Amino acid sequence: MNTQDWLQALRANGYRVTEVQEALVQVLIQTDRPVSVEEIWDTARGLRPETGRATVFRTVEKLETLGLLRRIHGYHGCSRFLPAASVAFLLFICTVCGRAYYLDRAPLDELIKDAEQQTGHQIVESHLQLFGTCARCRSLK
Amino acid sequence: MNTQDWLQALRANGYRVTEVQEALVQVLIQTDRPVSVEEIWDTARGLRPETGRATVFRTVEKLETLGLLRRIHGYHGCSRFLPAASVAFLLFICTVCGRAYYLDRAPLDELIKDAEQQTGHQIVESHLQLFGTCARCRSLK
DNA sequence: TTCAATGCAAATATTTTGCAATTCG
DNA sequence: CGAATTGCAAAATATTTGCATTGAA
Repeated sequence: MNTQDWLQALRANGYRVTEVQEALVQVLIQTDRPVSVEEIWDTARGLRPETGRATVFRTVEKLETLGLLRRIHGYHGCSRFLPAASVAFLLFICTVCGRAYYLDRAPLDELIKDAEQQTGHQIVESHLQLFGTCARCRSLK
Repeated sequence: MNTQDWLQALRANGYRVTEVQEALVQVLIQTDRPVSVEEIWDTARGLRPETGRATVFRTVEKLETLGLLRRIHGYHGCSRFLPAASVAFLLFICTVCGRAYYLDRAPLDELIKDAEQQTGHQIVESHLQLFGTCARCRSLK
């Protein structure tokens, strides 16, 4: 997934690709830690000073709806975002350095399937986040 | 876990057990759906009209810290709460009726242990929520 | 040329805080 | 009694919205 893919996805869903959105996508696509609207706004204004705060909110919402951005819960509140990885899903966030790691989603799918069978519930959506110290930070200690 | 256990836990942690908190605990302990501060406040004022909104925020925070209450993410925002079940952990919420179900946490612990081994990260905290249609709502369709 | 998207400011939540009055231990 | 807790109101945050203007298709 790169900038062009995201812009393409916007077009494909009937949105116009504007200058601001391009700047915002550039900012978002390459972050490896959860970023807040305020941070996104700050960085974006480096690329394009006239960018408005409300536009960041509106764009982030769009991208979240399209499944390109993912909202992170329980890490400095619930208003930070990460690019969504489609294959990998299970998410680990290091509370020391803030880096996000995507893990294999197969074990989670397995767990969900089992839970469905045992309970009779139909599971449509899942949200898993793991927190701790990443391998890198552990070795630096 | 009942009202007395919660009040006991408050005492044990150096808090005073006041009239408001007692009312709030009563409200919280028996809900089977995620409740918002506003809802808690409304219900609590039924029991005790002079209850203030800020006290609800403060009490909820205390109870969350003590691990008695759990914040639910991604269901009508991120500001609803449920009593935390200590043994069961994995959480399923029905998006039709709003009921919360606690599932066996063993499979999640297993998944976490595997992930730790495969990645070298140390996982300290986990957050899993599942959404969908519960068995009861499926049968009513 | 048209209408979606923007920027700004104002309007809305939402949550936190200061403080005098209250109440638990 | 003394300190923690409360209720209220005000303050601080966070997010959404209205609207005139801009700009992508």
